[in-house]
Amino acid sequence: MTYSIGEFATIVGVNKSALRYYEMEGLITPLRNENNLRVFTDSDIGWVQFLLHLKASGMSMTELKNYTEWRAMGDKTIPERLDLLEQRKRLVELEIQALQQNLDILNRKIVFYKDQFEGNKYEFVLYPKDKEEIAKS
Amino acid sequence: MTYSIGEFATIVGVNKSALRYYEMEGLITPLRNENNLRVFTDSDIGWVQFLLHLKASGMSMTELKNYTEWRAMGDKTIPERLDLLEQRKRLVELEIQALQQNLDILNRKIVFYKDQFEGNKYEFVLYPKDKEEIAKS
DNA sequence: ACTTGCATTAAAGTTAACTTGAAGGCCTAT
DNA sequence: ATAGGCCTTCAAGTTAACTTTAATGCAAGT
Repeated sequence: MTYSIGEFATIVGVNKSALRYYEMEGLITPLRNENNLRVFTDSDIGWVQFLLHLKASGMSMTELKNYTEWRAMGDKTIPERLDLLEQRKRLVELEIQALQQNLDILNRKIVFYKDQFEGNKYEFVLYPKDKEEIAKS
Repeated sequence: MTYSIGEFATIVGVNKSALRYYEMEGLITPLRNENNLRVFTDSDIGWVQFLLHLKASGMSMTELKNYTEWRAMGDKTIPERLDLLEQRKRLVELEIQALQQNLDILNRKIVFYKDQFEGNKYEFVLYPKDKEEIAKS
């Protein structure tokens, strides 16, 4: 099965212009048909999806380019690719930790504000300003 | 205790120019001394550090500005601040989840490459290309 | 033949959040 | 009094990763 750039863009969820940009940067190398239109294949889907995961894990365009070049050079560059992946793994682990700490701080502030709100409500219930209201109730 | 912009920048770990930018955006309102120099106080430290946590949790300048304005308006805006914090909390939780999934994918690829590397080593040991080597050994 | 809808390239524009640069002022030590 | 080191404002520059625009072309349907 093959796909036009528009079809492929829909499948992988990436803007057509972004795909052209990725080609320009060497991340993908779609074939061309007799009219010079890009032709994408099923195996491109897997590759782009993997690239998107690397990207979502924080890799820069430069790193993605390196990885792609190494991949094109064959198995002898597996150590380089492993290094890059392991480095990224460590960075993602650190980022997750940092986010969790920030989440803690958000939670503490949320609890603080809620306590304050509950405190207000409670005070309102126990000590309404107009004491006549209590007498009437 | 009070601090010049340079001292304060060192304390909170933020570029002086960024602090000026934050003031321009209304996130901080340092006093000025008789020579028009900014004067920061200890309470500014806590506030900026909190802002930095919000920022590190992914809040945009616009959101930080909203939060800051609400804070300046007093307790009646606590619900708005709570909404913003809880929304951010949900987003951070989602981002942590996404990062963990990407970490899984990194790990799978790392294992895959390592297996391949081990596989090569193993094959080399078991089936050296030159069978004469075995005879000699 | 003409419109519609897809594609092409190359170049310029966008965005956020700063950062840098230029031109200058005030204070202190030599 | 001059040099160094801090500060000031305002404007312009930076960066990555696209996105948009302009000018064009091919091909299928009416």
